[in-house]
Formats: sequence, structure tokens, C-alpha cells
Amino acid sequence: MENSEKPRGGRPRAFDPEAALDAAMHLFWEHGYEATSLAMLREAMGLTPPQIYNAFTDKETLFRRALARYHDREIGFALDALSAPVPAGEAIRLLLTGAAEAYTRPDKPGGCLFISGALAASPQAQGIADELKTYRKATEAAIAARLAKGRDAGELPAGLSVERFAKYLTGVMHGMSIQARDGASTEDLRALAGTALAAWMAEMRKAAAPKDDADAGSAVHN
Amino acid sequence: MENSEKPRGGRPRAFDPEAALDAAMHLFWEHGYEATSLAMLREAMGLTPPQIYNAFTDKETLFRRALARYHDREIGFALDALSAPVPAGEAIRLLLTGAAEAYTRPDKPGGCLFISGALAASPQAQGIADELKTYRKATEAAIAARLAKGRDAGELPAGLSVERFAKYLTGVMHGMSIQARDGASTEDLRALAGTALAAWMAEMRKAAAPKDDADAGSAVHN
DNA sequence: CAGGTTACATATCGATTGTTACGTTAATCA
DNA sequence: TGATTAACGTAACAATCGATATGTAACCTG
Repeated sequence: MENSEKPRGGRPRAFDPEAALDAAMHLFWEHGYEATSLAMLREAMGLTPPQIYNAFTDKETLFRRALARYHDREIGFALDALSAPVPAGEAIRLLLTGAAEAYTRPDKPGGCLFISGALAASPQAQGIADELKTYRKATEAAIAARLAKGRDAGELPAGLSVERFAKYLTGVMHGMSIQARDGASTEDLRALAGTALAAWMAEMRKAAAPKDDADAGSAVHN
Repeated sequence: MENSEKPRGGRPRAFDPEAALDAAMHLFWEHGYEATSLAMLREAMGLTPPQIYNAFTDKETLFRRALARYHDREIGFALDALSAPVPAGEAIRLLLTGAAEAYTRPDKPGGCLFISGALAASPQAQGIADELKTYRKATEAAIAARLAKGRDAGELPAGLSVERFAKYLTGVMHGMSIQARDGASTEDLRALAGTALAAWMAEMRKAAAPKDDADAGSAVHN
């Protein structure tokens, strides 16, 4: 792909595009796509409007660039966890504990940009909302793929419903993101992840002993 | 409190305020607070700006009224579940399965207004974001209270960390809300709730046998 | 040094945001 | 019936939104 090559001469940039993009990313992360105005971006990036538009085309493109940067620089823990050379259960544990840390980093907005960026949007910004949904679905698919791999490797029960558990684990991560926004600490989220993992193992045992599966409540009634 | 009494004469309203509020609530539910413009509200409510402002003061007040209405008319399942004359475990099961249905009702926006309404907001709308957070925290507190009641009644282990499990269960509900926004079906969410409940029970057993508690991963390693 | 190219700074664009005067119409109260 | 009260419809308000037109300054190539 293209990178940071300048095709030919001309006046050089008076600012660092990566630093500016970083500032924009944090602002979008904090306030979401639509609620972040150009005036706010202008001040945070320390640039004039023409500088922003010359370097990033328009607000939507700037946001998409910020999403890509966020994916590359802020949530590497996810792919690292899912591709780590460890058993599937350990990979999931790394994923959730990694999220607990990533969602509560000091000097960073709480939660995940893919969720805070635009959960709800105006009609003209629904393309942005859809892109964020695509990122979230990609995470879910990556988890499902890792579970399937673990199942095929014999680490997980053969009859495991990967889609179902991927949806559960993704949902837990989404919940952690919102709890982080609401002020939960890293330890809070780690405890939440621990409980979620206990669930996963409990259902694992249940799937190993093939009874009825999609039942939600017959075993509670304490 | 005040209700629908008209203090004195004057020209009567030409529209039904409750129906108008209902239309506004659904619009806010779908697009969130800031992304819902007055033009959209005007069309959905079938009113002119002065009609809206005369009846609801301003956009912020209208949104707060919509929140109250949402609380009263759309998520009664939560208080019903938590106040039902059943054991604590069954109450939690009712809560999660109720959420699975409420977040995926046909002809309603997906998920929960308290989450979609304003997860991220501009600086001038942070009062709104805080109010939504207050609603979410109230849910968490209500769950914690129900767990504490169950613990005191001997239905749950004596050493139970109610705050921790309330945070977990609230987080699961938040995750369900986002999964609903991303297109999950009622059955998807019910399965998610079932897995979450299994976790809850697994940790319950763990708490009953007092070992180390706040550990997230020592038992995985499958 | 001349020509070409690119980014700079200043100022402002049209559109849309939430909100409100203003004069009229329809009800109740004396 | 006349006075009072409140909601009506029309039109427009100031402020902010995202985005640009314009002329100048700074670099590379020849």
C-alpha cells in the first residue's frame, strides 16, 4: 500500500500528520463522531481548517483514518491474544483481561472507540455507524474463528456452538466498554472478566456432556 | 406530583402530548439525543416548533421527558423481575430474559435507550450523558440490592460480593443492548443470557466454597 | 534563477442547528 | 358578551455546522 512518500516537491508540511491524527482519534474516542465538531478538532490538533482538509480530505475521512489508527495502535491486545500460541481457553482469558486494561488506560478515554464512536447516529452519518458495526462484527468473527480452531484441535468440545459463544464473549467486551465509560476501574473489569470466564467454562462442561443446550434457565431455581 | 390538569381556560391543544412524546422517544431511541434534530422531531411528532416548545420547553427537557416515559413504559420488566416474589436466582433469570425480549421488540429500535441515547456526547450535552449514566447506575444498584436481599435471606452465599456480581450482570445487559443494535435476534440474546447465567451460578458455587475470589484465570488452562 | 507544485493563513461561504417574535384563533371565566 | 388566557401558524432569529475561495509563502526540479 501507499505510505509516507511525498511524490514531489512543494512546500513541506508545518505539522506532524501522525500527531494530529492521534489528537483527532482521542477526541473522537471521547466524544464520538458527530458530537466532535471541527472547532474542537481544530483546537486539539492545533491546525487551521485548510490544514485539516488538505491532509485528511474531510471529517468523515479523518474519522476513518482515526479508526484505522485506533485499530493498529490501541487494541493490538485483541489480535495478540487470539493469535497467541496458547490453548483456546487461555487465549480468551488474555483477550478479556487485555480488554480490561485497554478500556481503562490512564490518560485515555474510557471504553472502546468502536462502541463510543457512534452507537446511535443521524441518518446522514449512518455510514459511519455501519463501519463501526463492521469493526465490532470483525471482532466477533475473529473470536468465533479462534473458538472453531480450538474445537478442531480438540481443546474444546466437538459440539460447541462457536457463534453462540463468540456472541457472548463479544457482548461481555461491549459491556466492559460501557462499564469503563461509567467509571469502572481496571480491577472492576478484571473481576467482570473473571466471572465471564467462569461462565464460559461452565457452559463448556455442559456442552461436553451433551444435554439440551439452548436452554437458558432450567438449571437455576436455586 | 402534577398531572394532566389544565389550570384554566385558553385554547385547547390540537394534539395528543403523550402520542407526541412517544414519537419523540422512539426517535431519540433510534438516533440518540444529539443526532436527533428538531427537524426530525418536528416531522415524527407532526408538530410545529412552537407546539413542541410550548409543550416541552426545549429539546433537553423533551429528552428527559422521553427518558422518564421510556423508564415507565418500556422497561418495566426490570423492576418486575427484581421485585417478583421468587428466589434471587430466578429474579436474575427473569431480568436477563426480559432484557432479551425488550431489546429486540419488533417495531422498536434495538437495544436500550439508556445506552443508545448518548454514550458519547459533546461538551455541552454532557449533562444528558450524565443523566443516562445515572439511569444505568440505578439499574446496577437495584440489582445489587436484590442480590443483597437474596444473600441476607440465605438464598445466596453469605460471603457474596454483591457489587461485583451486579457489575457483571449490568455489563451483560449492556452487551446485550449493543448486540441487539448490531442485529442480534431475541433467541441470540436469550442464549447469551443463558451463558451469562451459567457463569453466575458457577461463581456462586465458587463463593460458597471460600477459596480465592478475585482471581480471573487460574482455573482456565483447559 | 525561473517554473512548477504544494501547503500556508485569512476570511468567509451556504446550510442547518435550536429557538423565538408576532399576530391570530379558540377556549374558559366574569 | 367582553375580558382573559393559552395554543395556534407563519416566519425568521443568532449561532454553529462542515467546508472553501483566495492570495501568499516555501520547497524541488530544471
